[in-house]
Amino acid sequence: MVSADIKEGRRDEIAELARRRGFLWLAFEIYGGAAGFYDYAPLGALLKRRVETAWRAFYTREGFYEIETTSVAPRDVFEASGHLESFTDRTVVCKHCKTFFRVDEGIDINKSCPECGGALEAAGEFNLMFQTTIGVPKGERGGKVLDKSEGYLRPETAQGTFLNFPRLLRFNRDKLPFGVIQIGKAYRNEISPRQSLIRLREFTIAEAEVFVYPEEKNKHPRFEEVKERKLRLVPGEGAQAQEEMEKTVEEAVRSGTIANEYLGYHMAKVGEFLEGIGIPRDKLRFRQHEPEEMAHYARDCWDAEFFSDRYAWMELVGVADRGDYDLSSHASYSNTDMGVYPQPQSQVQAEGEAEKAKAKAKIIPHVIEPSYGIDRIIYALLESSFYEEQVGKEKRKVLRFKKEMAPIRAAVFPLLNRDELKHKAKEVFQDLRNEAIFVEYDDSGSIGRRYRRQDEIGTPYCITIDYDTLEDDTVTIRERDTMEQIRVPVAEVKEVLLKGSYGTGKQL
RNA sequence: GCGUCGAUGGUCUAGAGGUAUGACUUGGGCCUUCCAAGCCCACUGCCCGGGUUCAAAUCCCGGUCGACGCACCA
Repeated sequence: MVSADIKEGRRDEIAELARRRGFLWLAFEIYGGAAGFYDYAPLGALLKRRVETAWRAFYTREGFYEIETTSVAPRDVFEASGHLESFTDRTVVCKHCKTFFRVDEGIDINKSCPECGGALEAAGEFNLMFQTTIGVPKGERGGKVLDKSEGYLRPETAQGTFLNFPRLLRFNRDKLPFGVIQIGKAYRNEISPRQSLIRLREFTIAEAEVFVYPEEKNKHPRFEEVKERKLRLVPGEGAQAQEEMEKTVEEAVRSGTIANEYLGYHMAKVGEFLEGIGIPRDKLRFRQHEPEEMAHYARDCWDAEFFSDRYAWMELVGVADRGDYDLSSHASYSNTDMGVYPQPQSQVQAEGEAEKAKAKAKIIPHVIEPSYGIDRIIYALLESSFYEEQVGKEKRKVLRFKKEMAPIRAAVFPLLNRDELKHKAKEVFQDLRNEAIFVEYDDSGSIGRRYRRQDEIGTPYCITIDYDTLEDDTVTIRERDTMEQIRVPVAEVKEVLLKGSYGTGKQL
């Protein structure tokens, strides 16, 4: 299934472009770099900001509030969440063929190598979380090691949300369902990070935690809005992957392919978001985790995957049903009440002891969680937007970002490098910047060169000031994908840039 | 982590025991009335550390980073 038609050259071209034009730089480069760490360069930071802004807007429309919790947490948190145990791999290595194995039910030190039959030896423990020390370790004050405050960098933002659940519930006036989002850095000390943005040690994750009554998982209030949406699905339940299928969300939920409406609703939303920012629909699918692939906290999980020309199918978003795993764990470890009444107590009109008791018995909500890997989405945008085409004698490289996602909205040029044109062009440029539109000014080289420069970084519009501009205050606006131009009054430029179309029928 | 291969201006590359080739890009100038035109000038480089040698970018060792395979990716 994952026999990708790899286009080596093309990927390298994207990496090269990203480096050269200022999207992505290896971190700590002057000290030789470090695997798994990338810095976002100016255009990359802009692109990332556009994606994050779109994401916030998208979930704000769902009625979710954003919170921001810490990225360092004490040991207790991850003891309770299960990350300390589940993130730790004990490994063994074969003395003969040097193959490494993770210790699990099938493999331990007393067995022989499944590959070659050689003897195994312990190869150490490895925890995927970065450990740190919080405050001054007590032992160091007195010169003796007595104690230290053990902390970890978070491997996901979700735990911060769960820890605040009792207060969030109160904030939402004791009513379910509600959703909470977070965007932030997360850290995983991968054994061997590779493939640029695909596997990083420090990355940006955007997560929504949706808290719902367990018995209402099949009653999503807005399911109607998404039920017609078609999803490309690869179910994996029952240990073996099944055929890929296309179903509407409604069909998938009714037939049991997707376990419940909440999961289906949020999968549909994930698809809507990814397509909305410009990831082609035909490069997206949802693949269900197989049981042994599932995270320790998940009872069901679907990955939204992107088909990369370079890396084949890769996960962009995970949509997990975490059940009551996290809230229950934290409730018992911290001895905190994480329960919710089945309905507001003021509305209880129970008659008889049994019904009253039922109305008073708290239940632990379930959590549906879409979890987006922002960096991978950035990669997917770069790769799927990149085109190389022949224009005359030259090759044109162009990033066809959706105009809302493009780092730079428009560039302003004087047609010729002459003072009177430059003066006017700078004026137009500054006016647009004052309107909070991200524009760039360029007067170097020929006009054609400047167009190509902007194509390569995905700028959708180029505005050119010529001698007619000085006469009648009109400019040409050239569109990136068609390379066609229209002439518009300066006063209407802003409108064209923001709306994207002008009354000519041409799609700008 | 293991294995194989690699690392030369901003990018891509030639070369090779005597401080380096070319192209593109970039900056400045001339020219230019719409898609990388032309001419002139200029900047910038042998991944890091150690060793061998009169001399190391070149050979050797170690490291770092990258690509690929194995493993890992909760």
